[in-house]
Amino acid sequence: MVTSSSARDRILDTAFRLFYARGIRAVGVDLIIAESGVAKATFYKHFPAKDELVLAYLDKVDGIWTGQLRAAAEAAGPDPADQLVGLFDALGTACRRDGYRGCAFINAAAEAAPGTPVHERTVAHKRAVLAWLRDLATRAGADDPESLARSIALLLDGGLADGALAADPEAPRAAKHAARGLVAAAASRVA
Amino acid sequence: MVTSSSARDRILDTAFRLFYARGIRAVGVDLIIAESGVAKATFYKHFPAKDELVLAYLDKVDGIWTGQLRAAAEAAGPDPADQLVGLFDALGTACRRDGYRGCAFINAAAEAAPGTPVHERTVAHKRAVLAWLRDLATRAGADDPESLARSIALLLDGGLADGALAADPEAPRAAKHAARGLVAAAASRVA
DNA sequence: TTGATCATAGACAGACCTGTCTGCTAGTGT
DNA sequence: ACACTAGCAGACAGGTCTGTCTATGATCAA
Repeated sequence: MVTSSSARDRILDTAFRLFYARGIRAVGVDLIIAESGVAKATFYKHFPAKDELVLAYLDKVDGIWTGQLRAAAEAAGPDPADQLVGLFDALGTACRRDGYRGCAFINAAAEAAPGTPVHERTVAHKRAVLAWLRDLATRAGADDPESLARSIALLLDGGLADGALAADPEAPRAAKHAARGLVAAAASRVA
Repeated sequence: MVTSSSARDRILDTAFRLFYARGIRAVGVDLIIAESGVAKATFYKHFPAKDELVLAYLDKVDGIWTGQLRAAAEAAGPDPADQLVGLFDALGTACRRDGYRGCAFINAAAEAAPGTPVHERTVAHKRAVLAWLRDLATRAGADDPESLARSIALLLDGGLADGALAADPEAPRAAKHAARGLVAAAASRVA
């Protein structure tokens, strides 16, 4: 099974690029098939329906984005309070990347009807991120970890959304700055 | 010209409802025509292309949402600092509304390619809101009005995005709480 | 050699999309 | 009475969408 996974990977890589750049509905399977150099039958063998490719796409994005988020957090040092601030460096890096078009999950949710598997997948992602933030806030010794985690999540998602609109290139820095203030306030109440 | 505006209004009202509920690409002009009880020729007379209807839809949303935002701010009293916090009540009200599906502009931007009139329209909206927040922050006597305005905008857009994902029903309250903290911090530096 | 498996190439069906066009009806101002 | 305007009804063209199908070539194991 050497070449068998190759076709699947080519499809998924192409879908990743096109879905993110143009939107899910705007990209037809025909285009993905053409750009990935794969036969139609092969496509439908690996992904019996377009929606399953969309789910695989979201899984891929989840893995990448979560990894960047954790890496940025850990780069800030061992202190969970520092990590809650440092993770915003991942936002800054993402926004500066060429062709940045915001959060793939927020975008996918905008196109999918509530209740559909695709929409549920985006909800699951946001919940997982929030759980991670809650853990960090708890270990940071925040007075109200739940509230702090939610606030950080709001700043993060706001930064992702605003970056997509390109309305404010300074958004990531403002988000990090605000996060620092919130973390300090939550910690000072304890100290 | 009594009935003449009626057809146009019916089209726009139907589009407003359907575009927001299902997404712009997911709604075809045929459906809008059928649900608004209008002839196809009449539709294309008022809106020569679908994109023009989309722009009219965004204008309508802009008027409504901006109005709600300002009303919520003014309900908090005459102090600009209070208004910066009070405006989040509009977010709470919106999120509780049945069929809430997030910010129409963020959703529209997710479907439109950057550079298109529709995308530009969303950017203009966010810029207008940011300018309003900047004015409020300045009049509130904040140390760094630009930074405070951006932070408030991030919390607002984050709340809109998260509410759409329905991942966190408490998001509006958390956003208001965080905003109160940021406003207090920015003001205390002056006092 | 032969059969199984995986790939490619592309025709095809059936639905839906935007936008144009032709007829027809009804009210309105002159 | 007559022209004008606004609207309704729906056929039509040309394109795109998802998904199925047939036919063919390449690889590899028995």
